[in-house]
Amino acid sequence: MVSVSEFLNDLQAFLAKTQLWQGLSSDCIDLVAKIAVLKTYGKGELIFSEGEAGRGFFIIRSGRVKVFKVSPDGKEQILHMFGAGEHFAEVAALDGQCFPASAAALESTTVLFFSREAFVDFLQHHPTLVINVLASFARRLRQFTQLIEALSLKAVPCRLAAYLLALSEQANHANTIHLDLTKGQLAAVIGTIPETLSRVFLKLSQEGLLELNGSQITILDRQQLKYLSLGGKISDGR
Amino acid sequence: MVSVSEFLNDLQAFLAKTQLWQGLSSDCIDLVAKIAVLKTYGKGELIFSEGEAGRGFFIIRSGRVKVFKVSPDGKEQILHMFGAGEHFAEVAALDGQCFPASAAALESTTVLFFSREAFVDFLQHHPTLVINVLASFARRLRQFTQLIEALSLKAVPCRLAAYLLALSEQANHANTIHLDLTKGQLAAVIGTIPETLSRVFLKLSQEGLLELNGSQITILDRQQLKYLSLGGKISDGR
DNA sequence: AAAACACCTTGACTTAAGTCAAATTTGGCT
DNA sequence: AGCCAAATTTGACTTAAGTCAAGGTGTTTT
Repeated sequence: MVSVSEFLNDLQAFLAKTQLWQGLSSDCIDLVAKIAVLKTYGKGELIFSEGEAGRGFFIIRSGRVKVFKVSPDGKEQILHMFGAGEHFAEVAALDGQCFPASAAALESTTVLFFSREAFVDFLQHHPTLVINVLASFARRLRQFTQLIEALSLKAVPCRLAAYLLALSEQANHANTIHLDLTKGQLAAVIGTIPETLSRVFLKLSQEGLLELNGSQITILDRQQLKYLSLGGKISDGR
Repeated sequence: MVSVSEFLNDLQAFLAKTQLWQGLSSDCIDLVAKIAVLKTYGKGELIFSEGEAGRGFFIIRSGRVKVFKVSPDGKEQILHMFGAGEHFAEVAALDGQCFPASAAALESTTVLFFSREAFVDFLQHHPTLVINVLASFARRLRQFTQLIEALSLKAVPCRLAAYLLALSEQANHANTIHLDLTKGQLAAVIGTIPETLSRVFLKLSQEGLLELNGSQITILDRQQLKYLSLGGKISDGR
């Protein structure tokens, strides 16, 4: 059992480490912590749906969240996966329009919710915050540009290769990487379906580019994988 | 022949009408006008290439510009088309990284160029400007979200229908609309190739949804077109 | 330990959309 | 008007990726 003030302290320490509130004075963080509303979602639970009015935005305290679109016939495209410390739905919070996509918890997740009013009010008085939001928008625009390129101009094996290489880079160029999402989710991230992903994995294994053991992937031929990720075809070693 | 001061006046009047500089004092606009550099590009000319260092950003004085990605084998995806008064490449100007895409003039175009330094400096001193940039980023993020959805979850006929309906809305829901881009460009905007676009147009005409005369398009069955744009299949009238 | 479940894989098939090559049309330019 | 180059259309073909249905694998629950 923790006291209210301990809880607030915790929250403040957490917020001060997030990208979004980076650089704000501790007095500010204090205020921010007080307007945050804590919400918890179970695994798979919907946080909001595309088209709903954008009441505010979220920062993930713990857990993981996907932001996604669904087609009428049920195919899903994941736009983004977020983890602790990351924030989402700021566009809707900012312009006051509806959410452009849906969000759901991938595991048991608790988030801090900030209402649109509080957020906009804060923005107006804290130039540092505006800059942080601007920076995060810029980052996201770049990511979207890449996703669009991938979906429009690259084949599935190429997108998968790029994804795996990016994962490997994040893990210090390790050759053995661990998928932190299910294959089905990975399919939805790179814009395909589980069946196709499964077949592509099979092909890449057969060609000797990688080895797959459950969610453990070992890169065997980084050079070929790189070549593939740049748009090259899979050439069997011959 | 115009004098320098007349020229500056012109420029200021123009800038004051752009989204980006909206709401800034005329003194500011005055300063902005003085740091702008005028550049002219011929039809088809490249303004910058993906991967180049982002020296600054652009506002279109007159003409039209496409921002696009190209695949290794030459297929093009247009991310955006901009006209007079619109600005592009601010992401690169802001974060100082390379351009995430390429830009080229679609017709003879003159732009105002603002260097990264001048821009960032301005941003720091003019909250209104930051808000404007923020608003434009938010708009663009929404557009990208839609494009990603279209590319990943919708078939070509569906994307075309959505594009045409959007065009019609812009033109006050007119049934007869004029394409202000070539069919090839339209193909690159909706993420396909000219051959496919041509066949889809043929199909939609045959099904009686629209009529095509060069770059003049008449919507004959708006309801079916709407239905198609939402993911429905083309049903022959039967 | 069995059952129930979610996830993943595989096979056979379909299909939308891309490729390549050849007309045909269009529009701009002396 | 007439010519050229570019844009567009059409046809025949290929192919990547999706669908549907059936098994398989592993893991949690009771």
